[in-house]
Amino acid sequence: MAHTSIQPINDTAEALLREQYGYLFEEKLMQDILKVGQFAVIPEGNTLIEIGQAIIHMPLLLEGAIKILREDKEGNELLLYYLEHGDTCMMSMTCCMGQKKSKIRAVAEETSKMILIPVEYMDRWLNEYPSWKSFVFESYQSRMDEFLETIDSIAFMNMDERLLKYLTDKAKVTHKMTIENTHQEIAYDLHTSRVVISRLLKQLENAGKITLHRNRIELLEI
DNA sequence: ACATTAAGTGATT
DNA sequence: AATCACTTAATGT
Repeated sequence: MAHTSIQPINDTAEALLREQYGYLFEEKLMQDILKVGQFAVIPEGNTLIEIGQAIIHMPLLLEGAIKILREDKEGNELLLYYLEHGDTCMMSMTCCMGQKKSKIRAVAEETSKMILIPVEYMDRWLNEYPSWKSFVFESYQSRMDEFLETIDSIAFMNMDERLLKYLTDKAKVTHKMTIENTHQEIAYDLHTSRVVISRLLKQLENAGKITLHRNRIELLEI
C-alpha cells in the first residue's frame, strides 16, 4: 500500500486551500496557514490517527473523505461519522483543551488531501483571528450534530435503517453509487455480525434498492 | 484441481 | 438481532 506523503504546501495545495477555505479566512490568516502548514496526501485505507496517539496536527481537509471510528476493549469498531472537504477533526480541537491523546481512529475512506497545522497555532489563532474562531466553533458544532445523528441512529433506528443510512452516507462522501466492501467490513463498522448484514442486504436487494455482487454493492437510489 | 474467502440460509435462542 | 452450523459461489494459485 502506498504511504502517506507530507510535503511543503505547493501551488496545487494552495489553490485547493483557497478554494475550500478562501471565503472563510482573512488573507493574513491564510498567509499564516501557508507559512506553518504542511500538505499531506493520505492514500485510501491508511490510518491518520490511531487511538491513544498524541495529536500534534489539526487537519484541514481539502479533498477526499475520512472515516472516524471508535473501538471497544475487544477491538470491535463502530463508525462515528465521516469528514469531507472543508471539515476538520473534532478530536484535534479537544486535544488543545487539555486532552492530548486521541480517543478515536481516523482512516482515509478514499485518497485524501489535507493541510496539517501544528496544534499550538490552533489555540493562538483563536484570539488572533475572528474568522478562525468562528470556523473552529462552527465545525465543532457541525461535528457534534453528526455525532448526535449517529447516536440517534444507534439508539432509535433498527439495524435495517442503520444499514441503509450507512450505504447512503458512504455513497454521499465518496460520490459513488457503488460500494466496494465485503459484508464483514460493513458489519465491523456497524458493530454487528456478518450474517445480519448479509440478510438485511438481501432484503434491500429484494426491495429493489440495491443489487449485490461479490465485494460490491450497487445503490439504485439514494 | 484445490484452497481460500465471501456470501447465502435454516434453525435456535 | 446474534450465533451456530452448514452450503454455495467466486476468486486466487
